[in-house]
Amino acid sequence: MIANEVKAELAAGKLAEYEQLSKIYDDIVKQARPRMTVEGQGKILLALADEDHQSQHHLASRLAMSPQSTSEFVAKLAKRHLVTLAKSTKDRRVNLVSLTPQGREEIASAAQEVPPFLQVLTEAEQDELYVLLTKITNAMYADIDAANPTLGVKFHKLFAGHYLNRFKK
Amino acid sequence: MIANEVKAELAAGKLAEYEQLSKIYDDIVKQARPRMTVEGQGKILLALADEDHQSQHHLASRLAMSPQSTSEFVAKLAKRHLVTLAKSTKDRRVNLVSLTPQGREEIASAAQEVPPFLQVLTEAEQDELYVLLTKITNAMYADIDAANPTLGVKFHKLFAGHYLNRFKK
DNA sequence: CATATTAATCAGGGGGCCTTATTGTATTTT
DNA sequence: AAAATACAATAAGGCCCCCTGATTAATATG
Repeated sequence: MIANEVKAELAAGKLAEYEQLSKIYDDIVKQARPRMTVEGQGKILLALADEDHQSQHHLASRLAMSPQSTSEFVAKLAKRHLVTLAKSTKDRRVNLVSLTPQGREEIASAAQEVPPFLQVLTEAEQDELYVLLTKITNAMYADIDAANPTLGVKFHKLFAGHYLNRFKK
Repeated sequence: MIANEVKAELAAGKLAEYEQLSKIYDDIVKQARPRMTVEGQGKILLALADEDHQSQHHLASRLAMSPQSTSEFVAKLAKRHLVTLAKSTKDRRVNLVSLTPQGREEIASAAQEVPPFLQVLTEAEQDELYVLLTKITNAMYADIDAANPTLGVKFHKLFAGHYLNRFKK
């Protein structure tokens, strides 16, 4: 059991190292804008990618953020022309949020192009990695869902939809 | 080559999915303070872990941040009692930054405890994952180093030292 | 000694995420 | 129609990261 514990720790450490390193990598090597993240504006884009034309209230409850924050982020996205606002005809209080083509592009481009460092793995290794990570992410989804049933499933759907759409075409 | 490309994309996507998901995981499941990150104050702690008693100027150039930012972050760390400041006796302009015991503890605790989701992997799989990620991070270090020779090596040393120290004891 | 140069700080600003409180407007309930 | 409720926007504030510009204090140079 000791041995197992060490292996688990090593793996955990590497995973953490990878996470931190990937930030630095983006910074220094790609010299790129911080990728779309899963908070704030990015969270909203992701939710819209899953289901367009949502009301702010709908977004807020779905993403577990306050309506005020939602309003702020939507406004910022609108300013960046990634999103448009239109009052609902049925209920003129609600403001429907919709993705613009640029918004869709932003999301698509955030679906990573393959980073060059993955090329150091053989095809078989890439496969292995995919399998291992899938086990891990599935376990994470389960934990998230257990902790917050109303959110877990939704994020799963969000991510699954996001990262799989590319292969449907 | 097509097949390989798809496998690489799948792996890349999963990696990205894992990264995003781990933020949500921390948020929802661990309900924890955002872990120490590799920017701002965290970056400085990490640099000090690698080499203590550095001047702010040294830190700034090493971490590629402005002296003003460095000053700001150091002040914040001092306020949190993670770091102390002491004027150099050789040159009374320079302010040597040193870790406090609490500062060391902060860094140590940021070295992840093993997250439960890793337990879904068998011992052999944890091993595999470690090996694969090591290949990847090594490739990243090389890329980072190529892009910025003065920084790459240092970050490597930073991380390597950080994540390996636990196993030296 | 007077004049750079250097280390660090102060002042101010921009953008990000996120919160609570307040207000306006539209719709439902009574 | 009046009152309660719901959607959204606005204001203000907190904390984070990070920058430029100007300033102080100490040291090095002419």
